[in-house]
Amino acid sequence: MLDDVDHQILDLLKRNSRLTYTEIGKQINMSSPAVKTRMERLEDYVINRYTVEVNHNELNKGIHGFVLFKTKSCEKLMNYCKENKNIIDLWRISGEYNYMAKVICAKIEELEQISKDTTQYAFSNILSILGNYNVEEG
Amino acid sequence: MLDDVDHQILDLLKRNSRLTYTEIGKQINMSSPAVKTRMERLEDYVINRYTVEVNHNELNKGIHGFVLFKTKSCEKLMNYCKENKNIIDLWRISGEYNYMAKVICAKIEELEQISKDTTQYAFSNILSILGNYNVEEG
DNA sequence: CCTGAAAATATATCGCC
DNA sequence: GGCGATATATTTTCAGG
Repeated sequence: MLDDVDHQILDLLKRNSRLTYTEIGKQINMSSPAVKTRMERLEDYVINRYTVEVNHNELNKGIHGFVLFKTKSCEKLMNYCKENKNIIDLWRISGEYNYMAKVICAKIEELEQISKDTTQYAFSNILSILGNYNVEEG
Repeated sequence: MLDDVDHQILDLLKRNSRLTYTEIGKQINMSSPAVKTRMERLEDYVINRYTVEVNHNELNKGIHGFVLFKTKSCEKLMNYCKENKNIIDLWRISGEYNYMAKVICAKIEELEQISKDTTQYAFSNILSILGNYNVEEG
């Protein structure tokens, strides 16, 4: 299980995963080899990957949305979502719809195209993202 | 604008944001000072933050879901979502509902509690996440 | 599990192209 | 914009508690 120090390290890495062992150590009063050992253990169990959050608007990907799907052709839909480079997340969900995809694209037509592409085997419903609020601490 | 080298760097950082300048340089045939300069420019415009993706199941946060809200008390709802530590994302959306929150928690009761907490000013609908498919390349 | 020391790597700066 | 050289900083390894 994780102790308080592990959580402190994860919190620091969440804010900036490029912090050096030395810098993390300074902030939590621990030597850099000890930080390294802790992080290696976290990497085995808890850390999926160190990654980067990009500003999609700056990348000319200003259209964001969710697409809800109701389908019985699960494999077909999953394969489609894997192929479509604008779809960055896919969840199996409970309720009236059984899948939801997150879409990041340049033009509204690309978002609408997803419904057209899947119309033969899935009923879909587009939720455009009009705003994104930071609710996480840190 | 971003050129091909910038995209290569972002792709590498997306997979592992702790890569050293030296290692990135090796993979794209560029010197480490040049990689550093590029990354500093990316940090100004395109990179929001370097972060870490954690395995929530390992952290005893195995219940994942979305909550759709229909409300006229936007400020009230936003403040509630900021206070609730299980809510990690909040979007303004188009359609029948006007907000959607992403929730990561330990027990199903915590997910259901959100509907109860907001019932006086928002109508809500819970979509439990039953599975999460990796559709991103890399 | 942690620290401190020391060798091996990486970063940061800068002159030059 | 990028490269090579070099001074500074960090990482890595390991002996010792």
